[in-house]
Amino acid sequence: MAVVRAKHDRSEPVREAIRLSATKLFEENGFEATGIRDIAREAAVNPAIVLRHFGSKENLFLETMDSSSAMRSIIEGPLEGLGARVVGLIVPGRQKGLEILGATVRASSKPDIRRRLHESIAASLIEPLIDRIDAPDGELRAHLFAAQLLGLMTAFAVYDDEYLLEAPLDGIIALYGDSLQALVTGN
Amino acid sequence: MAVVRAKHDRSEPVREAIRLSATKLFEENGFEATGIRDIAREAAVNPAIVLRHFGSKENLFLETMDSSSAMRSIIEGPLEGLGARVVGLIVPGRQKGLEILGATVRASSKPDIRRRLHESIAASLIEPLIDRIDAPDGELRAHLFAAQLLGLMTAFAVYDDEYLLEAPLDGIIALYGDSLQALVTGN
DNA sequence: GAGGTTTGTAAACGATGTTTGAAAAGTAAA
DNA sequence: TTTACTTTTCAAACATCGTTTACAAACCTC
Repeated sequence: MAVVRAKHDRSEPVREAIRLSATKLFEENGFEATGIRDIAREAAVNPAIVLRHFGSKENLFLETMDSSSAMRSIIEGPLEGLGARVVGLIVPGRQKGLEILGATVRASSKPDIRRRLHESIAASLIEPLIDRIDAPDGELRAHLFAAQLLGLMTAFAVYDDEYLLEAPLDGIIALYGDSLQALVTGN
Repeated sequence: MAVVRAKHDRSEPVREAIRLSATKLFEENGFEATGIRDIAREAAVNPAIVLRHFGSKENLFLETMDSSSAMRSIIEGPLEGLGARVVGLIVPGRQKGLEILGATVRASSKPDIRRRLHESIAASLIEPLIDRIDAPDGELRAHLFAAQLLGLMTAFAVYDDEYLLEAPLDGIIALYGDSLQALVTGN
């Protein structure tokens, strides 16, 4: 009785298995250290069909490693207390978005990946803030907020500042979250 | 007339030519997009002798792309006005150190390069600050100062925030330099 | 000038992302 | 069911990369 739209989705399970393996391996080992043949083996599939379905390794990375939703969710909620809240979201568990961000930054030699990184930050972090900041220089403030936030993310995800990783959260909030907050609501 | 120490420096001119070409190409195109054969061609030299003299492409990168001296010089001078000063040094000309930092960040898939990045930040940025900050939580403040500073650097060197690039310097100093300053001298 | 070390070269090696042709499996119409 | 056509799979080959190797040339030392 009417299989729902089996139009040309015959390969969808394979594609999904590949996406799953790619996500796992890219997150664990990054773009460069993850080979097409590794992904194929993990998905129990022939290396060539990874490329038949996704075109290129770079494109597969773009389809699986997307940090924009994580970024957007980070700045959700009221502007009051945003500084402390984002710091709290970033610091403790090294949430998933951080791994993706780190992998994306390290893969940004590839122009398309660099473009994606730029777009994610602009569309999911900066632009949503611009509309909400009610202060002179709102646009500048949004850009600087993003820069400062990414500074902390970078400390965790690209050079690993183990001191910051083990530092008490309230200290970081008091010193870093407050100046983030000052950017977003006037001084 | 005593040639000075021609001990085993017969190959030094070649090594220097290779270093020069490597520096230029790594800075322009990054680690991954620069091939051993490109460097060799630019230096008018056989590809194999690049590796004979430097061991590996990664090692050549480490010998030529070092951002620690640029970092150390950035935080020189009195603590008063440091926040505004570092922002002024970073923003305008996209000084050379920024290109090197960007290339290093993007090459940090390689464990040795990631380690170098970490060491440069720790030894040339954080540690010199710790000794000079005269406030409670001095160590935490130094680490957060580095994180925030690298946030701005990242905005210029890894995702290219063209808005910040063209923003007036005094606006950035007022909003970003001041909170950097607050980290380094109490609130 | 002979012996030994350093420096240069061409060719090959192994691994990578990717392409290619043909076989296999599926789909649809007769 | 048979036929024709499309989609999916696979093994093999390809181009490029960093690197190694084996050998020749240049140099230094005695």
